[in-house]
Amino acid sequence: MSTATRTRWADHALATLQAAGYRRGGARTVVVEALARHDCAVTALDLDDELRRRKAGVGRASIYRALEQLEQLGLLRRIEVARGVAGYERIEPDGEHHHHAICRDCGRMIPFEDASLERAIDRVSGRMSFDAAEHEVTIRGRCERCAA
Amino acid sequence: MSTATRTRWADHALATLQAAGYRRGGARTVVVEALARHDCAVTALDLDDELRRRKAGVGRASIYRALEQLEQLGLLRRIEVARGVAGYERIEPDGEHHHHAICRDCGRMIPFEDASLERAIDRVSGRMSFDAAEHEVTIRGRCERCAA
DNA sequence: ATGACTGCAAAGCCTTTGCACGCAA
DNA sequence: TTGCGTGCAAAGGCTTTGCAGTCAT
Repeated sequence: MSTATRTRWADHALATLQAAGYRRGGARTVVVEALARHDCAVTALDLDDELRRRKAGVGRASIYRALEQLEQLGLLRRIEVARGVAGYERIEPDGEHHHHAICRDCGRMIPFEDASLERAIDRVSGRMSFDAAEHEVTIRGRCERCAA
Repeated sequence: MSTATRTRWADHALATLQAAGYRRGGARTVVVEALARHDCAVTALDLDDELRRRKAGVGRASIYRALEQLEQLGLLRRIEVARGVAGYERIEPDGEHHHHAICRDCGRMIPFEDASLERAIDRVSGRMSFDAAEHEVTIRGRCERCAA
């Protein structure tokens, strides 16, 4: 994941927000920039900790609000990273994305991608009377470390 | 999904619980029998409503405790059916299972299954240094009704 | 008799909402 | 100036836990 890709997403996100009629507020922009620095799912509380450490002066509520708006606009994908905890990941304009294997013992997330898996999902989606916008695949089990 | 399949799961579940050292308590058995009647994901609160209507005399806490024990024993698969809401589905001993398309407008769940998708997931799992036990695929978008 | 099991109520935890103030447009 | 955007604190909603009584073994 290159720096250019991250910047591209941030620019794309800010432009989309503006086009949707959102004002260029301070908190939301800070959240977008923070998301641009992560390549795998982050939770709202992760961002809250991070921004607090950076003394960004962004309230927790604003983080949740920004995440929801970004998700609605198709800029973020929301996945469950732990029981009742949501994680958010950038949706790249070019469609590039990965899925996750999550360790049920330590919670570690291992990202993976596979073209034939994507093709299989596309084929299934195409056969259904359903307007598919996103999809997610989660493999659960034990990671290398915990299985030992 | 045949009645035989449901009964088979219930028997298998009760036997597994007993083998794991659990006592044949009343509440847990009622939860197992309730789960046997559902072919797609049900939430803890759904079960609570259902059992209350049937005057089963099972407390909400016992439902949550039973669901967690059954999940730990590999008898149930836990999936997220709405923001922060968990749904549970039987894991059939023969491995038969389906996945879900979930409408982001009305929340409807449309089950689907696809052999080539399963093969693709198995191939990916096999290549990873990860002890894969379960997997889930979720397609999100708009259902036929809401897309219109 | 012993310790698991259960129901009730209270507590937890992530997330959302109400409200008054501040700031973009 | 208008009303969207924000931070803080309080409220919500699902889930988990503490506890004392009950029941399986």
